[in-house]
Amino acid sequence: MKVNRRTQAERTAATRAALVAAGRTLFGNHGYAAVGTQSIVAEAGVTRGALYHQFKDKQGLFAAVYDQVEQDITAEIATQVAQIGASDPLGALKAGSRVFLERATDPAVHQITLVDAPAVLGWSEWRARGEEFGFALIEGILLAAIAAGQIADQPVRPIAHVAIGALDESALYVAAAEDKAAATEDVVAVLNRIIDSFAI
Amino acid sequence: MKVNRRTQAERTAATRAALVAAGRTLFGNHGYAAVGTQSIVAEAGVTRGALYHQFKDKQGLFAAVYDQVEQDITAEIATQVAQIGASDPLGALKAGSRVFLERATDPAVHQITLVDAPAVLGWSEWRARGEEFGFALIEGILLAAIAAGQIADQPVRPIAHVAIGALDESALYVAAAEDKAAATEDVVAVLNRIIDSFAI
DNA sequence: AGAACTTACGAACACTCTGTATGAAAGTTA
DNA sequence: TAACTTTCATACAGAGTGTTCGTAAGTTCT
Repeated sequence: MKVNRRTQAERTAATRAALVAAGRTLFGNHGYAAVGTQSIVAEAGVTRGALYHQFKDKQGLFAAVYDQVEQDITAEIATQVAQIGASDPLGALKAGSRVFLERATDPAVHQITLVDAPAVLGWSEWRARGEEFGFALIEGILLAAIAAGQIADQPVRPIAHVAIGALDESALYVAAAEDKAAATEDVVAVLNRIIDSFAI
Repeated sequence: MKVNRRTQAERTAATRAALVAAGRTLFGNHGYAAVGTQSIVAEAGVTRGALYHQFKDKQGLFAAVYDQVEQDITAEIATQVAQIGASDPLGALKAGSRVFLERATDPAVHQITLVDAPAVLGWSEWRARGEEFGFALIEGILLAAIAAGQIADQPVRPIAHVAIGALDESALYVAAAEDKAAATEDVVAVLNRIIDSFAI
């Protein structure tokens, strides 16, 4: 028989996935502070007991949601970047920036990763987690650009931080604009110009 | 006689000032969410009744704190910028950036204006309030640079947004670094290079 | 397979915190 | 001095987080 016999790993995976998915939509649409744990578990179809068993607290769930969102958009950008390849790292940086801007137009994405995450996780924790995602991507591209002789050999961390800051703010600017297409072109022009300024 | 006779305006000004000062230190040191209204009124030497009479809610107090902090650092930067004057707007932009980085090293400043404000006020409200402060400053400098023929005639809003983003993130990067002086020099080098790239 | 054990979950409780309501005190106006 | 408004203090109601404790589901050992 064993009609509904699921292994423990399957159970945990299912409930965690349901909770993360629910948190993603709710946090993304209303912001972290405006969403109660009750709404989350209702959306996920579980109880608060399950939530607090799987995650330390509300912040823990948010961290999991954040990781998932970052994972998604970073993977998407990475594939775009990979198509251009190591032949033209700065070109890949431009292309990746555009993809990021387009993806970050999604309210859920920028509300979670750009607005709430720094306040909820704390800035340093936010950046520490970002290390493995967009940060690693940009630093990798910069190093490739150095190796390819496109930019001068120099420390990439400060540049990466400035770049991330410019990109994040640009994304929010585009997301808030009425004419998103025009806003995208405006900031892409500025960003490309800055990128070009680093070329040897 | 009239030992302690204060006018109504004086009373409101005093309690509001006390509340804003208390909120500034507490929000700045522990973050918005970690500070209860009870702690604030205790620090300010008033009761919660006074708080909720003077401000709509906790967010209202935070908004007042935010405005005050922005007011302070913007004024400081503006005087620095004014010393260089309209003769060299791009030079003034560089100088202003450095002052901003140094001031934003103060944990209270960046916790309030950069980490909590977007999440508490919402991004668009945050930016709307920022319009009259740092934003107006940068746009004014850019317009002056155009007038002085230092940069090409172009829309300044997208540039200002990218610049603000780069500056904000740079400030947080410096604030989190162990060797703040070295980190400052690193990002200043990057920022100055970017600024120069806009020169005609 | 059955017993002992561990993991996942459900329901109820305790606590904290925000915002409001109501009344008193201080100040203003006539 | 009296009527009125503003400022503040206290008490209360409601919402929400995290914990506790019991139960069910799954795993391991013999």
